[in-house]
Amino acid sequence: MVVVRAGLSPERLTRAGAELADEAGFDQVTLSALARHFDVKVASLYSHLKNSHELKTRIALFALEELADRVAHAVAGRAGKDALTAFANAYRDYARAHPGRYDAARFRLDPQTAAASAGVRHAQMARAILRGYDLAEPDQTHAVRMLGSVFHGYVSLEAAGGFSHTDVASQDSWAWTLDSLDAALRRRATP
Amino acid sequence: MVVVRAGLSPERLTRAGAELADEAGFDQVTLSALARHFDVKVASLYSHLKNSHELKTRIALFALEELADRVAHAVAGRAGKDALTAFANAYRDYARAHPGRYDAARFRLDPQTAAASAGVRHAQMARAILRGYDLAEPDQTHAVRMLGSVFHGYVSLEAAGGFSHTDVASQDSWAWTLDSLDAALRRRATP
DNA sequence: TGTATCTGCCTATAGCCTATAGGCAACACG
DNA sequence: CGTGTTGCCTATAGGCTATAGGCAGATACA
Repeated sequence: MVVVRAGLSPERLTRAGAELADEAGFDQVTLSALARHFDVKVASLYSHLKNSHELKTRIALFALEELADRVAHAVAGRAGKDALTAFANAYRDYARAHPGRYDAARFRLDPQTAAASAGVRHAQMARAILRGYDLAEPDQTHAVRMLGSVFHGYVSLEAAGGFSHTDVASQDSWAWTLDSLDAALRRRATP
Repeated sequence: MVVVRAGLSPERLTRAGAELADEAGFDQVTLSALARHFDVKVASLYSHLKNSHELKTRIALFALEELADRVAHAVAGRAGKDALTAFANAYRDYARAHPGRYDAARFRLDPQTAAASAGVRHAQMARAILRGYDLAEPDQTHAVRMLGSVFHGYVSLEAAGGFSHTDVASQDSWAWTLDSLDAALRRRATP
């Protein structure tokens, strides 16, 4: 009987899990499904992962990292509304291209893990965007929260199909929303 | 052997499911848990519900209805920023008081069910709020989407603990955000 | 009040999920 | 070329959804 080892590793499992998430949804990412994918028995996965929670955590960290990279790249060299738009689009584009990973990025991490994750970079980049708007604390924190809310809210409602009832194009509402945010932030600038 | 019937019904199961959702999370609402709660065998529930999807759908419809009632009550007799604030607070207060039901209200319904749900009232009320801002189409649709995004985004990030890293009070950011939205909408008013 | 029907909850079963314990063979290294 | 490590295995158990079929409590009607 010719038996070749599958060559599993936490990294390969995470990668495959992320792809599965995009195809079938983050909640369909199970050890069973992954075992099937690698043509391996479920128990074998436990040599590489403590449990299914670790798998989800790893996918979440991977997605946060990947998304942060894209946002950083999009924002580089831009300022003001230009930077705001690039930031927002990077977010939305990622969620549309990788819905499962985007969901994964919202997976609730325990505080320590979160503190060591790319989530920190996300917060830093949001504050960097706001440099163009001259906001003093606590306004800057308020603005970070508002931006995060709008982007996450829009993207998740859009993904849920909430914007397909009328024939107003979602793209137009998105541009309109970014305009409004830019104006709102400029209005808040410290004199 | 004294055997009394448990007196189950779709309504009682939905109610109990909603309560369980608030206590343990919407994803913890299972037929098993419900059967334990009523001290009944799981199979018995299938006389009242087609399957677990129907249970979740019923809880979702219940939550949408309840939330719409609260919003309607909060908004009644108000206009302009006053109405906007009442609308927003009704939303946020509900999500904080009933996190599981709020999650349930976001459960994805099939189009027919959604069309017959209180979700329709939510959309109508959002448009009613905007009457105070004199927006012509398609701006009104854009505004509905933006408001929905901010409210849902804020509430869900707040619930996920995303706003507890700094010591800026979430309440202040919320008020600041509503101020900004009000200003942004007034700016869009048709001249 | 007796009896027939209906229906609510039951047992039994099966499939899919996570998880643990313990075994054997493929691989890597001296 | 042996020998130890480790990658994947079988076996097992517990929790979840779901279906089929059975019995007894509730109800309705003579």
